[in-house]
Amino acid sequence: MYLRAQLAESGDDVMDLSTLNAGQREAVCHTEGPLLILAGAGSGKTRALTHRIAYLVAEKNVNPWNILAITFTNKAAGEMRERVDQLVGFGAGGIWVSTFHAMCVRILRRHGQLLGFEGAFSIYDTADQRQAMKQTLRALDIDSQRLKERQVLAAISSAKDELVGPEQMARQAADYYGGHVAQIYGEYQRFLKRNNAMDFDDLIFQTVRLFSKNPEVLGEYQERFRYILVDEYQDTNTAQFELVRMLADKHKNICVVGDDDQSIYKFRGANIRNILSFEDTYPGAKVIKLEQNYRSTGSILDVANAVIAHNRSRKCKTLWTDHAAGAPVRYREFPQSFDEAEFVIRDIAGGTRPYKDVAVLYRTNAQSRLFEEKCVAYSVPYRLVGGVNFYQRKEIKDILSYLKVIANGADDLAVERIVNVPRRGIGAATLSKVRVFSTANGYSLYEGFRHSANIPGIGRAAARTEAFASQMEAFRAGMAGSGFTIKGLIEEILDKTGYREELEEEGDIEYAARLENIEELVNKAVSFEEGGGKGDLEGFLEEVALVADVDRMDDTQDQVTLMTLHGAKGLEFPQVYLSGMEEGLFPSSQSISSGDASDVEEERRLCYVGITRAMEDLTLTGARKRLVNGELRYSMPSRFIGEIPGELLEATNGGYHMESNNKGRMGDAPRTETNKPVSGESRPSFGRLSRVDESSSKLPFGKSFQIVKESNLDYKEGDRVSHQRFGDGTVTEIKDGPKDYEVTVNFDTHGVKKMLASFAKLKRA
DNA sequence: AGAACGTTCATTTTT
DNA sequence: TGAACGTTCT
Repeated sequence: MYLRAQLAESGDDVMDLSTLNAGQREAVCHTEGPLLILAGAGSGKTRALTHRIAYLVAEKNVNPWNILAITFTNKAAGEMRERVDQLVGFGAGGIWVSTFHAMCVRILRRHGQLLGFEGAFSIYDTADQRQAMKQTLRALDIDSQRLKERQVLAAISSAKDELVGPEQMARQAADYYGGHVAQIYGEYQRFLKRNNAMDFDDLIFQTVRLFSKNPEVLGEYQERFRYILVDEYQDTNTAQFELVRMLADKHKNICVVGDDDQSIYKFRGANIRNILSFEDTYPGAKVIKLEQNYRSTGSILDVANAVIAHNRSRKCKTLWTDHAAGAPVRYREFPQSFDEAEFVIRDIAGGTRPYKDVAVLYRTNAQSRLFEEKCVAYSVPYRLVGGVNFYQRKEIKDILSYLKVIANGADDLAVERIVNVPRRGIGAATLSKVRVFSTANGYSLYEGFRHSANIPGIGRAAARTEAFASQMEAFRAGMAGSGFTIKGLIEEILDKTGYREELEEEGDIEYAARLENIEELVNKAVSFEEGGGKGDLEGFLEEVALVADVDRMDDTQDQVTLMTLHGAKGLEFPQVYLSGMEEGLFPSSQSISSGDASDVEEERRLCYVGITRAMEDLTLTGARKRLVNGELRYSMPSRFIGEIPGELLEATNGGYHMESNNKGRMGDAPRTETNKPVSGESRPSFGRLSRVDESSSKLPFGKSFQIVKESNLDYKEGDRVSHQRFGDGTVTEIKDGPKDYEVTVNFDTHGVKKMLASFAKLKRA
């Protein structure tokens, strides 16, 4: 086979495995039958996985077409794809490297009609789900309280994760409430079906249903996927577990990689038992442990091992390294969260590392604020990961709704969203008439609009509803017929509907930002089409629906990374600050009071994940007081601190001292120079305050946008600045707005203007 | 239709 | 504390 020949050229006839350690090599060569690779943090599992794939192709003559590799994130899939391509060379394209969800969509697009879905079904995100639920509750005449809506959706989501359908839920319902939820669940599913839509959980659930009901379809995929690899197996939920089991049932060449100690998504339905009982599910399974860590120093690993050792339910595993001990792990306590942030950011600012080598991790997003403020105060550039998804922005959802309507006319939610955006004089009254008419005739809303001339009492609004329908028809025709590109289609929508015009007229402060976001969407479409998906609207929508926002980090800029512990999984940084080490925050009070010891264990795993992100320097910090939900909360140091033997921590004095084994009693020791608050006037002036949603055209196709804020301008309030259109002026205010920093400038010739820092492009005059 | 006010509610969130 | 939503008022 040519692949083999190609590899052979690089040396002898046997693939070079000398760069692997014994465990990795074993994992690569044990190709037949079930295999569990327990891969500790930083133990080179991706290396093992990619080499295994290459080995299958090059040494075992396995057709790439017969290999399936499943990951959870696009980022992981992308990395694996890249490395496999490098190792395997030509032919690697035949290997399916995909996320669970993307794989399921691909299967469902082909066979969805067996379940009563059309190929172009819409994929509903959380916001869409809420809308759908709202309407479902309304239809059932249940008054929808926000809480209830979310609760019901959560119940449905876990049911789907557990492969429980509405009927089964009804059967199992223990009480009136449960039966009620089951009823709503059924109605919600009918709503989705009518809209030819699936939510995220459905993608997996429906694929399993498809396979159960159609053994011949399953058989086709079983035959094809002779070798299956699953990454992050500890994070699989029941539905994913079952899906994998089905696919692997014939050949049983199933290799899963995971680390039970890094299972941190139980709240999303992940079932740690899937990995713990792998050997029961697959009798005769081979188990390989990868325990050598290549990432961290000895000190950091000691701390990680000490903490995780306190968990009861785990596969015994101890990471080791031949790296030197390195710098001791530091622990610092502060009187207030304010001081903690101050210390961390000053420590970073005064350090010698490039900012991009540093990460500040925290348990909850709310904690990010203080760090942001301090970054601004000390002019430390930072990137905040998390927050609002690019695709949830109003203007993006609007445009995508147009595309959805064009691709899938049954999607009533999308129609409702755009029918009067921009304003077409189709208000609530008209819409409701069309809705009643559509329901009565078994039409989708969109079809209702197309026949709206027949609606009694619609009066003069008919002209508008018909105009809307024919405009949509025109878009469709353009798309179906003469090969509009997606970019062309979006431009067409912006122009012909007057969307762009309305944006311009509103002239609001966010106008430029919105337009810029739409630009990004267009860029996204262009790169999608360059990737070969020309005019494939469904493909594009799918791409967009399945992308999360923490997918890819732009690490080209020199910025400190701020993110949650969850967000940090799978990443590594030379220097890490693990903040908020306080009882009640981390571990969270919910996990402590739930009465389920496994909840605290999950928090402990999260702590372990955080610690093992660090390569060289690790600092743990905590505060005695902090503002939580508007009230001041006092807390003890996290029990995780107490679980680290005192001699492993360098706790000299960030104001307190640690008494070993005394859960770090907080004393009133004097504060040292390093965490002394800076007085008002010595505080550096606001540096540049731009908060940019960085994203980008530069990112490879399939990668997502990322929420980023930056800070490195050079003007502050009172400064003279110049704008390329408005000329010179004086900055009167700099305010932290919802999207970006808002700068108010009093221009000499153009009066007072409020503008977004990132788009104003102001220069110091 | 949109501003202005009031109410409620708060972990984590790979898709 | 503050955001995100719903309601009411203009």
